[in-house]
Amino acid sequence: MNYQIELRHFIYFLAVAEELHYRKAAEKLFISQPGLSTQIKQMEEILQTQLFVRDKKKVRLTPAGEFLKKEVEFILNHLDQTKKQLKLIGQGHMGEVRIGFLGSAMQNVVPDLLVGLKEKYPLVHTTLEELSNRAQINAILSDRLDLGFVRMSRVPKGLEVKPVFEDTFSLVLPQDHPIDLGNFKSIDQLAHEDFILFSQDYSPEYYDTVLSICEDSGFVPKVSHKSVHAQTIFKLVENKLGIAIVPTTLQHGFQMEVKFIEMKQIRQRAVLSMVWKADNRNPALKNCMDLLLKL
Amino acid sequence: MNYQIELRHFIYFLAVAEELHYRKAAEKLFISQPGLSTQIKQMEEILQTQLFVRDKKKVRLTPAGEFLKKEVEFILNHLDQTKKQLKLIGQGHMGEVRIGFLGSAMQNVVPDLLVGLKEKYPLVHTTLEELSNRAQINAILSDRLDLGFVRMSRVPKGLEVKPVFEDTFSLVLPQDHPIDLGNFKSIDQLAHEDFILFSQDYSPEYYDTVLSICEDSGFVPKVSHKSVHAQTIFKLVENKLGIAIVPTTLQHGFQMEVKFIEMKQIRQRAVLSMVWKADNRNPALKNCMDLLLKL
DNA sequence: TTTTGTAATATTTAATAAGTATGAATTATC
DNA sequence: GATAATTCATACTTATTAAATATTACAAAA
Repeated sequence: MNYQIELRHFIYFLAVAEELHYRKAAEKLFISQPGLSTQIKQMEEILQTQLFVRDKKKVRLTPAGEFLKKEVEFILNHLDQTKKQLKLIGQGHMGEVRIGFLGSAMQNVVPDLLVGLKEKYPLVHTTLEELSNRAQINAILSDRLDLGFVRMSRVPKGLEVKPVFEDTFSLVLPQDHPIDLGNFKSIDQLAHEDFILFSQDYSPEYYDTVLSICEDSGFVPKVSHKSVHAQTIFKLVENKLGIAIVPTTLQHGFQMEVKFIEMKQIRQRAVLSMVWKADNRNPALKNCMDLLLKL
Repeated sequence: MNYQIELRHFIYFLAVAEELHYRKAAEKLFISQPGLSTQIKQMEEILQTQLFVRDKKKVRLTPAGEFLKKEVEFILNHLDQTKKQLKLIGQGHMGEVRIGFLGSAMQNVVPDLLVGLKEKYPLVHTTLEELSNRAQINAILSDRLDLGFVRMSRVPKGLEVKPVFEDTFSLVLPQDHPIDLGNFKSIDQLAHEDFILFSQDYSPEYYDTVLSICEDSGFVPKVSHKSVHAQTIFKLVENKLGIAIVPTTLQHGFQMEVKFIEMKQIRQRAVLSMVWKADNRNPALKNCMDLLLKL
């Protein structure tokens, strides 16, 4: 008496509404005709509304039945779509990946990832945010980001980190600087210069690495300026306010009047890593990372 | 194994998704916690998608679960709305009534009905069509109309008819005609005049009735013109091309230079009836007719 | 009239939701 | 650290109910 309407009722109703014939509808549904009769009758009782007129030979829809037919079609279609999407999301083919990155990752890794994602999982949506190393770590810990691109090898507990791109460092000099590819031998030729670097706050490991490069050549650099923007650093170099040491890929993507001297011979590398929460359950994230490791 | 998702699952899912706590959700649903557990698990199996993460103390939604939650909320809300509307339609508080009428019903009966309907059932929509008696009958038989307003007492099998308004007949004379309210005694004073009547085709019973009025006074009228439009009839009278006998209520609603002499003393009456199909299941029609009988 | 085809009942059977009891695992509390 | 309390999951049983079979009632067609 006090039942609840179920999707089963809707599927049965739709079959009868389409066939306007209980036996045929029952056959289509692979159930018996009496079963269908009782279910439709129950449905009418639950909804307290007559849906069909059965006048001893013909079955027709009432106006209420006509109305319900349209609604049921809509609901069942929507449900089908929902089930498909749900499965996609569950398999990580759809959904949202929230990505944070250092500006220097925008030269190759992040664009490549986005292109690959777009190609392989066109329904996966991404949000991008340029953030410092620390800000990314915090965002990931508090579940505001799924994936970060940072330059650090040690991360807090609960996070995982994996290198995705290794880059050489390059010297950045004003165009008319006496040192060039031809006469450059070692960084100690520039020991007396003012250095312009990315801020320690923004990327501590980068900063430490640059210091270690100089240390290897036996000097401590005089750091005259610090910035969080590559653009700013290049502009300062262009205006002869100092020289810089940056990851080599940064030579692309900026319009500037400076020269790059790649230092392949030194041991240090600029390592870009991805970071994520170990227990992140976003299925799209997994695909995203798998894709990255293939790049 | 091979079950089908049901609305019950959605309701259970939503409770758990809201509470993020099986026991509390089960209490809210008035079922046992193990039952809820198994139902949610079954749901995940049917959808082949994990919806919750239970890490031994906390219950959280997966991204797929988050997605489904929004969709389930939408579907259940939509369903509630549909159920409400369906009940309204089933009770005839909503829907459409297709009404046909003779032009002469537009003076009082039909407008009163429309006003009453608008007031009591504001969600019932009406469509109106001015048609001859015969056209209305045919339209009702072929289910193109729900309700007709005709001047006839006998209708084909399967239809029902019921008088809704009884009107006297009036003589329609040119303004300067020698006969007026003061000196009018009987229709036989006008036996020699040309008569202008509604066409036989348009309203056979009216035509017969008018003839019987004359017959009672012992003459056969000379019918010079016939029309289906009251407006035309009045215009012809105005131009002294003849006199007319029409239902009295037609004196309202037209701008014309004619005089009406109501013939209360004769036995004939202009009866307007409603007609409908006996097995019409439009619930709005029933309300419509109930309303009419109260007017 | 008989035959055929329709939907509705009556009754039984099978499926399954939901209940009880219990266990494993974790956190809270002393 | 041990104990208690709380979590969700599992095993098993019961109660509910969907659905099957068999049948009836009715109408239209042959």
